[in-house]
Amino acid sequence: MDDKYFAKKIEKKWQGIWAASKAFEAEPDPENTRPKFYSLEMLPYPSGNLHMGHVRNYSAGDALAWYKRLKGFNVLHPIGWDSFGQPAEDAAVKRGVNPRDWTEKNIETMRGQLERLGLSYDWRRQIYAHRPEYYKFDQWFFIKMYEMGLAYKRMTQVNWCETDQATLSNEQASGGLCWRCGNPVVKKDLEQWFLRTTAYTSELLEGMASIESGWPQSVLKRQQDWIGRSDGAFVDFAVSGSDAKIRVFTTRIDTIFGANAIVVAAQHDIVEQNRAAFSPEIVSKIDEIIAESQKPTERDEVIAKDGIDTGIKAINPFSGEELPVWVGNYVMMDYGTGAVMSVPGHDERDHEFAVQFGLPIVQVIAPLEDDAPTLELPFCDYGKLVNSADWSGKPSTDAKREMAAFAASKGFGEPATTYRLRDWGISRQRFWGSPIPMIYCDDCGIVPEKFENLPVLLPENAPITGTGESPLAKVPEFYETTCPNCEGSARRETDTMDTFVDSSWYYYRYTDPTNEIMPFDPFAANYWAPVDQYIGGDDHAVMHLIYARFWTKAIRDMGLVQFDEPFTRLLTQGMVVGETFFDDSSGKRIYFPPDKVTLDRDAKGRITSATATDTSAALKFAVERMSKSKGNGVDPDEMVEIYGADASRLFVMFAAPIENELVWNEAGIEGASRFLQRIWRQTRTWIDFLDVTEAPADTASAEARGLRRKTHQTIKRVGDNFETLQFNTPVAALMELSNAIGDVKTEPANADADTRFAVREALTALVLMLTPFSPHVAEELYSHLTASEAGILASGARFPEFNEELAREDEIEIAVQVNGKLRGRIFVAPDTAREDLEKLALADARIQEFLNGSEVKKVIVVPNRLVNIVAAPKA
RNA sequence: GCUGGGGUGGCGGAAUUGGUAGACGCCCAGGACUUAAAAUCCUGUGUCCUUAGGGACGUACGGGUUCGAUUCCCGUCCCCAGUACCA
Repeated sequence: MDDKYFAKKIEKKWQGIWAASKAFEAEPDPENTRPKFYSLEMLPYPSGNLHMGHVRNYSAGDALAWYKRLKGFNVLHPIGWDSFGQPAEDAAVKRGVNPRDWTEKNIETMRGQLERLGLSYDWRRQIYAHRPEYYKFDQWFFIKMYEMGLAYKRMTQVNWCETDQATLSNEQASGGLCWRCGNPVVKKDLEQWFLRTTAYTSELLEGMASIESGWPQSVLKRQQDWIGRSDGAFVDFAVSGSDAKIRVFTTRIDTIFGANAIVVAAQHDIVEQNRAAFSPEIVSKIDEIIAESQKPTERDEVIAKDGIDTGIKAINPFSGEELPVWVGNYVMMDYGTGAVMSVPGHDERDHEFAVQFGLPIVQVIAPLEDDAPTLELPFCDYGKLVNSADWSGKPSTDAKREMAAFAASKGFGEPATTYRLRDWGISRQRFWGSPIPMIYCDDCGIVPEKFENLPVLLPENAPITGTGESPLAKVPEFYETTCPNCEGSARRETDTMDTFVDSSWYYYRYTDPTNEIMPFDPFAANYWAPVDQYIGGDDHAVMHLIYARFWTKAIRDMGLVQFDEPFTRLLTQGMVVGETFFDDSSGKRIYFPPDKVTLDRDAKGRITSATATDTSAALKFAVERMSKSKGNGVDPDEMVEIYGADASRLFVMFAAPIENELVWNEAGIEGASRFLQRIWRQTRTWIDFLDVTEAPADTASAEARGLRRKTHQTIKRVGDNFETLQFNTPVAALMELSNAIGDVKTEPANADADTRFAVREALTALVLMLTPFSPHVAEELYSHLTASEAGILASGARFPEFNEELAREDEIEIAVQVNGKLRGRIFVAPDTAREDLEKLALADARIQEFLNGSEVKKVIVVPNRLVNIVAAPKA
């Protein structure tokens, strides 16, 4: 074995051996002799280069995959490419490159980077979303969903990002901002294909119970909020002098006697129907409100209330009172029924509206406690009803239930639940996506393409302008077709699918990646899936993760899978961020790379000022997600070149808990590198003296016994940490074990059998437990320890077995406190009896000194932990 | 505003059910080896006080419960994330 650790040499060597021995190629094991484990990381978009966020994500997934293999699981660990999407088209617009060539080239680069990291993927299962073999099944699923009524088309207001010139789904425009570029989104009228996510609304909500224990609560919470269940009632208000009714949704039917108006959205049907009868003044106000609603809004912008009385009257079915019908800009057409009853006494928005327009405000709820003399409205809590005819005196909670039931019995309403979740708009006026496989025929209408004609292939070329029109609409060879039904001439749909379609089911394709007839063989999918552990960023909480859950429920109903949830456990890793320096005096941020910046730091190492080295201009600074364009990116290739893949991976795992944000700090990686070199040296030092393979009889020296104890304690710790998905603490434990090996003072040549066995056991365990983090060096050291180059997996090695007996301390330290303050320590055998601990503590000389002149009131003994003596000065 | 999650040395971070706060690593300082340096090894490293032994303080801040609180409860401040007229 080499005297020194040469990362590059052994990394290349073992990557070769793994590939040749097909070490990570997994196949189903129908006999179930080994339990399966599906370890999955979110697939990357092939942007051109791997960044540190990827390294962190994949290092964690790989560590888990290795751990499970060493634990005897049959592990599926695949990777692929989310290779449809906008950057390829942007590159086409900016640089005139072909999106396909650009994408393929990026994939090649990034695959090389992944390989150099030595990640244990089953590369045979790699999927490429942009290749016809894959997107054929996007289309296959689309048609299946169309047949099931889960895909439909309608005119709608879509979210439109001016910056990206792109349509966005509601999820992608959450918060009114584009998920990709962060700019505000406007509304635009477009015909749009939808997938009926709302068919599974309640299941998406309730299904969370079954994955609750394995998902971060923050993600569950966000999905829950996004689905937005709201329990209340519908109430129909009859329109005076007409048969029409206005249905409102309210969660506070108990406040209905306080309604002063009905307020409807500007787009509401009642407005549309009566438009002709409105005065020009009313019409122009309505149009103004509609126009305003389509404009983008800034994040913290408070929109002033606006509205107008339409002159229409509606009857409150509970009180018989006639109420004016207003149009209000604060009522949204796409929530509830697009109409609300305005109760200014008990709703803040209605109150503001009523004050602004001089509408009457009535109190109909009083606090349950009578001691509130003057009540300031609006009062929005539950209480008891007042001024509400026969209902007065009832508590809100009872009234809510009873009044909804009453409305139902009288036929003017019913209890109701509404949701915020909307259907998923998937039409994109884009080239680089899967064509929607639908055909428009003048005679037959909308007709799906025949399954045998799939895939509907993207043309080689299309005029990509980035102006928001569908490029495919300019390619007659593409859209000119014949109707599958009547064979007359017909036109293809020229929009493509949202690329989130690809990522909604790719993890099933991994289970059977070359199937040409089906998206996957249900047997394979049901063997491997659901995914046992999914790892990725939490920025996909309400996009990808909700679509994938929807997709799973839909394909379950197609009979393809037999479970309800795709990801049993989810781990969200934090971003990797770095310091950035920029000048924004021009209104746009111009970033400076760190080597072009001069810094002042305070005593705590925090930056106090930054100036451009060349121009001495003052710069602003921040901590932002790493990226090349911001100049704070660390190139994984460079890091691997300098320190090796093993040290790089070890460091990203050790640096911080996986779910934390990681502020990049170059210095720390040296520590990881040093640690690997130390293990190498320790192995090198002992390698010729490790011939004792059987534990000698119990004549062990204290030193040997101590090392074995540390070894087995470490096995326990590391195993426990993996089970709870902690990746930083097991590395610390391995470092401690290595330190313990270093503490063996006996020279190898002089070591007795006990010590040689103990060191052998410690080194072997250390190396095996290191494998998930730094597999190459672990393989190399293991090959020397076992004198075999077969490889850890091929030789059937397993995660070391924990022996409780060996891990037990033979002497433990017990803290002795006086009045809760640490005053001394005693050393005893484990499980020493309470009485003995108390006696020993009280007898301790130092403790005696402290107790001098005091009276012992009480002694608390915690076995194996501490003794606390409660004492007070003698009276 | 609302809803989550946080606040521990110079830094990243450890700490079973409440039981010795600061594991491990980084940085820094001193020493050994070396002609010298690198590498390596050893020692120290929360703050303050003390000649020493040791002592006082210390997990954002203020209270509380407890023999004992980083951990539980109440209040305050700050940070991060999500979200925003959701009726």
